[in-house]
Amino acid sequence: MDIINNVKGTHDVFLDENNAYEMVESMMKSIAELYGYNGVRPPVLEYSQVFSRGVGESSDIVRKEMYTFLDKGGRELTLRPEFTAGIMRLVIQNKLYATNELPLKLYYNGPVFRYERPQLGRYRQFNQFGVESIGNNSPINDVEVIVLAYTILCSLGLEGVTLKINTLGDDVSRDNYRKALKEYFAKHIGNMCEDCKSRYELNPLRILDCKVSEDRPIIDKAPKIGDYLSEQSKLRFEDVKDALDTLQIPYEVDDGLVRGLDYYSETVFEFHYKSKTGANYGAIGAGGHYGKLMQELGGPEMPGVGFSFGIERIVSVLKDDSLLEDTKSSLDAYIMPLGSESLLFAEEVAVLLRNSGGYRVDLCFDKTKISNMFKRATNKGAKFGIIIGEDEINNESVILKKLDTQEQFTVKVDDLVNKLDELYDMEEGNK
RNA sequence: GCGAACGUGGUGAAGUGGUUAACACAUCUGGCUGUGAACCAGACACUCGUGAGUUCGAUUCUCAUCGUUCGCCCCA
Repeated sequence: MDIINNVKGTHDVFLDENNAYEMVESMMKSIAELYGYNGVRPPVLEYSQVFSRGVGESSDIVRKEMYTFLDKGGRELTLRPEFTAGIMRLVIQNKLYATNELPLKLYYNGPVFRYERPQLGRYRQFNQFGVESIGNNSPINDVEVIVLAYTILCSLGLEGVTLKINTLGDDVSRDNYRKALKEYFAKHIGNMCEDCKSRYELNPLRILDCKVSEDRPIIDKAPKIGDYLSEQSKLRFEDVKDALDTLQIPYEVDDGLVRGLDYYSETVFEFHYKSKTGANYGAIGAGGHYGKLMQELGGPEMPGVGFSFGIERIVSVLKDDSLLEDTKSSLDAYIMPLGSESLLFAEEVAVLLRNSGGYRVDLCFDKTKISNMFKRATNKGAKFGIIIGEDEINNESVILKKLDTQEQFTVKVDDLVNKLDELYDMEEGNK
């Protein structure tokens, strides 16, 4: 095994791509804060049961995708495959629900782990940003979460995002619907694919997700959730749609949308986006309402709603559509010392500009010809070049050159910060 | 987990059963001992993913393995 290889399904992030991640994450964070959310950082490790009970035994994630192991103390632990269950555990354990300020609004950001076959936009370790709004059952709260997610995607510059929504109904609706599906598929299941056969046993709702074309005609004629919704769930979904209309959020109702995590009920949604390259990343974000998750994990009866974004997919889509131009690294000034005698003086000037002036400054440590240093300055996105040689050291001055216009000034070191301030002000004035 | 394609330098990539592995960009050195270009002359693949096999000889053929990409499945 070659240790100079990253683990399958993981990836390194650096340089410009790292800037893109930082930009995306800080955009998401600041918009979540606009909506009144606070950050939480649950641990990566949880007892496996948090997920098997939270996410659900019948979900693929729990059945075959978790990184589960025994630690040296014999505890059965799992690297989180998603955040929601762990956050519910955090909320219950720390009694964050014991407040009169519900809903609790929490956002999170960090890596999650799923043992899947890697593919375009799909990793075994990837990053999710998401929110949970816990303790309020209003359909308007569902909608607010959707609006937040939609706002984030728009702010990142994505146009033409498709929002798909559906309702899974409450417990009564789901039980009735499940029964109806079982009854319907009982006659056909013999002719359907192997996956559907196991779904039939575990969770017949999942059959609706089947993509095998031979199965489609049977599935298309299957009972629809709409016909089994309780009055209450029906009204709730109407309220959700009305609120989205009022807030002018475009959406499509997709009654085949069921989601792969067992805790969802009532409203569920997904965001899809086709980048210009036509690459298919699947959903770039998804979420929904969950009615019983808190209780399931031993907390109080309290509903919640949340979503999560796949950071990798969003960064890829932004890159495909060239929406990352302004995330390139840049410098205010690049210092070019001529000859090794100038290096210490150059460092002094750099420290002065950075600490007193607040400018982003780098300098050339290599002894190389000046034409090379200019090239490096440009490559690093520097606005100014600063040349320091023997004459400058003797005069306590530097040559300051604006790289785009090629204007050039000889400036005393003591005046350098002021001069840069002045030049930046002038530029502001010109705009 | 199933099916398929691919894996040559920092990058994009040609190529052949036989020993100098094209070409281009980038980088570096010198021509030009203090100003970003152009030009000229040079440099740059310790294992052609890794391991084994066939062969007098393999980067080229075979197998395995790892990885990437695509479809299925699933999901963010």
